[in-house]
Amino acid sequence: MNKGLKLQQLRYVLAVLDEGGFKPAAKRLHRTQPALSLGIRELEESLGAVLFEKQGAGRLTPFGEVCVPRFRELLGVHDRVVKDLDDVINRRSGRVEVVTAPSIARRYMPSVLNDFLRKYPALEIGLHDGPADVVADMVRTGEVEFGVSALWADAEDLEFEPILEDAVGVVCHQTHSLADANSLRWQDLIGQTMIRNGTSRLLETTPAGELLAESRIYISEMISIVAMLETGTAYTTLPRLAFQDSVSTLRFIPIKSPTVTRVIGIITRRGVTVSPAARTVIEALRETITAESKG
Amino acid sequence: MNKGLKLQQLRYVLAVLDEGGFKPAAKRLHRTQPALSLGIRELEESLGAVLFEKQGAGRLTPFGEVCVPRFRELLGVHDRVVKDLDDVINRRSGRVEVVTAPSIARRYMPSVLNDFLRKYPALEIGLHDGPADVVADMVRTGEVEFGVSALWADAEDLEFEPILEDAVGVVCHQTHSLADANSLRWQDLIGQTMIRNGTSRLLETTPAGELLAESRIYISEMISIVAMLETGTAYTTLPRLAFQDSVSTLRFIPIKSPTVTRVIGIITRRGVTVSPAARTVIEALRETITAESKG
DNA sequence: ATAAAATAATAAGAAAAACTTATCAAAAGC
DNA sequence: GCTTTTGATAAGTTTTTCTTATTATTTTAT
Repeated sequence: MNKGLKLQQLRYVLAVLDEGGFKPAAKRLHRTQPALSLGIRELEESLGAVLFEKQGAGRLTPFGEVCVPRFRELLGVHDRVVKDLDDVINRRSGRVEVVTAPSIARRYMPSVLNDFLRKYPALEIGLHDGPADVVADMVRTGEVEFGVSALWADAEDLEFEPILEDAVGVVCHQTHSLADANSLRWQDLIGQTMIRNGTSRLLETTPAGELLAESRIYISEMISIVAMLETGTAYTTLPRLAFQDSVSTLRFIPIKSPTVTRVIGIITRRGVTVSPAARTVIEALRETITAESKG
Repeated sequence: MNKGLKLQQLRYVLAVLDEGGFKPAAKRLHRTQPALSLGIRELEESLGAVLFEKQGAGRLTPFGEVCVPRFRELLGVHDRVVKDLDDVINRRSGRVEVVTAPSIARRYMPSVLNDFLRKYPALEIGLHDGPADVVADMVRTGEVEFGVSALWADAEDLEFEPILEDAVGVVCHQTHSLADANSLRWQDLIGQTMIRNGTSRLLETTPAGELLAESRIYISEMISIVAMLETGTAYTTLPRLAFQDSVSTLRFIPIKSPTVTRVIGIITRRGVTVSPAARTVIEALRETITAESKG
């Protein structure tokens, strides 16, 4: 027995059964009658047994009776697999895991998610957030398909595609001496008590870098920073998007000269194509950002 | 998306994964590397999505990860179907339903069944018995694959293949006046009380036919016939094989002139190929009969 | 029963598919 | 950097699959 069934030949057999003869079956499959005749004959030879009786319209041999349910099963599985994959490609099924910086998660993702859930009712999404290094790691391990955040060190194994620039400014309590300025130069900050935070290293390569050297306080958690700022005795610097997480008694004053921006982008594993569903999320995010920056 | 996966292309994909590259995969499948390259590319085009990353040894895209388990499933089903059918053809699986005349069931089938069960440990057999008309009907309806018995009227829809001749003789009690003869002519039976039975019509077309006209008793069941015969007042005629069912106080005397035989054969539906397993049973029966008629 | 119609098998050649050898481009390893 | 490895591409060959044409067989209708 020659291994390896050909799905098409199995379809020929089922068509002959369903239609009750070679001619109508051939018509249904858009083939000629000899095509089925030869195809089925070849199948019979590869099996080593006859499927149809010599005479009479498409009557099966006992062996044929044994075969047909299995042929149906195999073709059924095939058709289901084709449909499943088609659903994945056409975004009627699937799940996307995403990680973003907290600022992105709060500022843009709710709108992206709503769009996405409405457009693709069958797709699922998992949204995580965390600081830039966690974002990078989750992308690296494949835990998520892509991340959205700044990328500090450009890693060999990651791909970075900018989507958004986020300007750094001074954040302080409304009672602070800097609070009423419309904009600031770095010189204006000399002598003030500065709190460093996770985003402070954005200033390292700028003229404002020397302020960092003088700063004696580092706080990593936003809530603790806010608590400290509310005493009115210190200021910190934050990208504008990150500031939006804080409270209304604080002020954000842009720093001109130097203008420092944090570049936020899509982070993916280098050389890994994202799934169709993930691509959809990325595009939705892009559109949302474009729309919001205009409005 | 172009429907219709080709199983071979799916095997290409799995081979590349298993072997970690196109070249070793091609080697395993006895193909060249461009064959796999082209085949997988065609599959990707038919799916409308890429399966393997452009660079690096056979790493899958997220879509590829979705595909592979389904490819494995489909190929798994295929391979199981092939194996199942192979088992059927090579008689490692299957079930045969047979119906025979009671005489055959008792005289030959036990030995046939033992042979069969020993030679094909995985095959199942169902043995039924009944009179010739029941045998014919069970074959006709497809309840059994074949029958073994005499065939009275040769029906258009049944095929009859003789395997055995069974001579008719007189059966009577040991005390009956005919009991001690070595052989009888039909004239010897004139004036004796004859019991007709289901096999009596074998005599209809012979000189002994007129005995039937005179007979005033018809009994269908063997047990009742025996009870009547044991009174010693009557005789009946039976084919030798049928006689073997009865008891030791009875005698069987062959009738010479005319020699009447019941022809027993394999009865199948015309134009229906019997299954490989059934063919095996038929051959075993043939062999058994040949062996026993010699021994 | 015989003729007519329908159905499947066969033959021969055409079209399509799958594979091969040869070659090239890109990466990975030294 | 150069060499080696790996997959892609090109062109041509073999194999498979299909079609048209024809024949054999069976069924249906007269």
